[in-house]
Order: sequence, then C-alpha cells, then structure tokens
Amino acid sequence: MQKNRISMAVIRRLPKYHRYLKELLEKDVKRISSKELSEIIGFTASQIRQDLNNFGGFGQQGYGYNVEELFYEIGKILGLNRTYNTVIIGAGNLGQALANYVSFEKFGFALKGLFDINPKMIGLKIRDIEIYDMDELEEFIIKNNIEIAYICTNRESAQVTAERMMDCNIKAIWNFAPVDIKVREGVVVENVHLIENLFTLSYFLNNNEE
Amino acid sequence: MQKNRISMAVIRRLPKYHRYLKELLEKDVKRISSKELSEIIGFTASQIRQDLNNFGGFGQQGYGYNVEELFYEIGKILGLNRTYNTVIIGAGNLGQALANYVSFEKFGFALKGLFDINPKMIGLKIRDIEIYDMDELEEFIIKNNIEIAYICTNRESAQVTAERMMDCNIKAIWNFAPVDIKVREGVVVENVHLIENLFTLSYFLNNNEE
DNA sequence: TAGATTGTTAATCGATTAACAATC
DNA sequence: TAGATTGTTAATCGATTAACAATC
Repeated sequence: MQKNRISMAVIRRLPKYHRYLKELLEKDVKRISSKELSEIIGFTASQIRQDLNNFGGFGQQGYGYNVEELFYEIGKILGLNRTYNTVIIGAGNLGQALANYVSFEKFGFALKGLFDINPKMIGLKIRDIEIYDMDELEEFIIKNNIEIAYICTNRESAQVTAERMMDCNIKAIWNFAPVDIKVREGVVVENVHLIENLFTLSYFLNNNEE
Repeated sequence: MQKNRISMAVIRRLPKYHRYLKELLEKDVKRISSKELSEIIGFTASQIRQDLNNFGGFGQQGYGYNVEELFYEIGKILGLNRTYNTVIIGAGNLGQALANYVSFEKFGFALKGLFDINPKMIGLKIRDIEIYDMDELEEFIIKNNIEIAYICTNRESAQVTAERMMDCNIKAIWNFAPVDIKVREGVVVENVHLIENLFTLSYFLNNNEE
C-alpha cells in the first residue's frame, strides 16, 4: 500500500492531524497551507509536508491542502473508513468509563459487550450493552467477530486474558492494566500507562527551569 | 540539579524503569546489570546506561545496579519523594474512574476534591472525597494548596477551567479533554488523548505486514 | 503570467548503538 | 588477581529542518 516503512513518530502524529482537521472542517475552513496548519498544530510546515508525503501528494502547489479531502485521507490511513467490533474486559471504573465514551463509537469502534468476573455485575447493562461472565469470553469473541479488546483488568489477569483472546484470533489489544502485554505475531497492542503520564508531569513540575 | 538538558525521550522512559524496578523489588531481586534489565524491559543495555548516566552514576563496575537504590533514585528524579494535592475537574465517568485509582494516592498524589457543574452530583462522595460546585473552585485551590488538576471536562470547558486554575497558581495540568490545553510559562501540562491511542492501534491493525 | 505553495532532496540535528578504558 | 560491568566517548542511524525546483 505505502512505499517504504513509515516511522512510528509519523504514525503517532496522524491522529493529531485528524483532530485538528476535524476542527477546521467544523469551522467550515475549506483549504489550508502547511504554514497555516503549522501555526495551529505546532509542528513545522516542513514536517507536515514530509509527514503527508509519506502517504501521497494530497496537496496542490500554490493552493495548499483541501481540508475535507485531507481529513478523509488521514482517516482512511488510520483505518477509520470501516467499523470494528470491540469488547471491554473488566467492568470496573475504568471499563465503565470507556464503555461510556461515545466518541469511540462515532469513529467506528462498536462496543459489543463487557466482561467481568464479579457475579454482581454480570447481566447489568451500560448504554444497552451487557456485562457478561468471563466464562463466555471465547464463544462471544468468535461469534461476534470481535477484533479489538480493551483490557481494564488488574495487573495479574491482563496477560492471561490476552492469551485467551489471542487463541480466538483477536487482532488488537488496547491495554490499560499496569503491565506490558506481550502479543503474538500478527497481533497488535497499545499499552496505555496513565501513571507514566502522571509521573512525567510530576517530573516537569519539579524541573521546570526554562 | 542535573548537568545539561535531559531529552524528552529519556524522561518518558523513566516511569518504565520505575515500574520494572518495582516488580524486581517485589521479587526480592537485589541487583541487576544493564544487560539483564535490557532483557526484561526491552531497551538496549547501552541505552539503559546512557539514560541513567544523565542523572548520575548509580551503578558499580563489575556489579551492576542495586535494585532498591536505583528504584529510589528514579523515584526521586520523578518527584515521587514528596506528596501533591490534586483535584479532578469533571466528575463524569472518567473523573470518577480516576478518583478511584488508588495507585495514584499510593505514589503521593492525594486527591482533595472533585468539581462538577451538575447540581445532582454536588455533595456526593467518592472514596470519602467530596464533589464540589465549580463556583467554589478558586477558593478551594488556594485554601488546599492544590498543585495538580486532572481535567475531565468536555472539550469546550477545558481551556477556560485551566485559565481559572492558572489564575490561582496551579502548577500542573493533566488534561483528558480532547483538546490541547495551552499553559502559561511556569505551568506544565500533559495532554492525554486516548482516542489517538486507539487510532494508532487501528492503523497497525490494518498495516501489520510481515 | 506572477505568486504561492507543494513535493522532494540535501543538510542538520539529535538520539541510539557500539566500543572500550576505567574500575569494582 | 581475573572477570564483570559500568561510565563515557565515538560512530551510526534516524528524524527534523532547510532549501529550492516544480507546478498549480
């Protein structure tokens, strides 16, 4: 699909382009130059042009970029032109919070079920989405064609649950447990460690010499 | 305090060292070489030694690093040797989830209050911590010596709330609203955009060649 | 056409890795 | 002492920035 291998740094900037372009679109901005975009997004104009040209020439000399087209193209690169079936493992506070994130749904990530081991939670619903017993996990994943799982369990259960889901050919794991999930070839993972962010903030709070 | 300027890349790896060292400590491991640590953490031994030497020579030739000492030193660098008073703005799903993260408390981030505009929520408590009216924000921050605020509002309210708190000399903002908060000189910010993570995951789910 | 701005190559900068002398 | 492993310098690699010809 794309020429060479795109660097991680570029990929991680794409969602930010996507978000800012969406805002521009909402403000009815029709076109934008790399220089203008640079001023609102905070990357250099040169970097913006380099980033975009990894995926093709979306701009036009003398004109700039069409906001709507660029927004659409970046969405497509990110895989937002289709839908994904997802589940949440662990219906505690964080699991429930994620289940209520309607913006995930809007972008095509359709939550099909939550899973928990706590008998008191099983059968309850969040936004019409049921909480199931962990015993039903494998069957549910296969039956509902689940591609992505958000892991919101404790540290101990995270890897074993991931293994169970990989046995059912889950394709992606979004992990919030405080451990780095190891995945098999062909499976992708994003480990989100909120506390690492908080610690970084704490570092800069204490080392804020300019 | 430290010699030169430490790069962002190094700072962002520190919390990961901290986490893995804590695990080693719990397993009663007394010492570790950069090579051994490399194998469990996934950075090169060379990088580990380079990273650590930004802050001082914590190791010993022929021996390696003392796990307990290194854990303590990295904690100190991250500012975990003292406590911080914090508040949460927005007591919705995410705000409540963060309020229930006991691990933040354990590392010294003491939640003093939540704030919301919804009259139905005001006065309620989460883990003994009260939800206050946004009208009381300024007074509370000053009176309780709040240094860090977690912003869990919607996109529209995030920046204005940040301004109000910066007027009260808040020092750090941990923002979860889908916008990049702009801060004044002397104030630090971490913008956490969960959806950017999900989009990155989606990208790799679709571009997982080889 | 003239002006603007891209796409792309080249230059620079910074971060990672390799190598090895110092030393426990 | 001999072996192991750090701290640190030098080499390499990769990412960002600058420059400019191409072209709308």
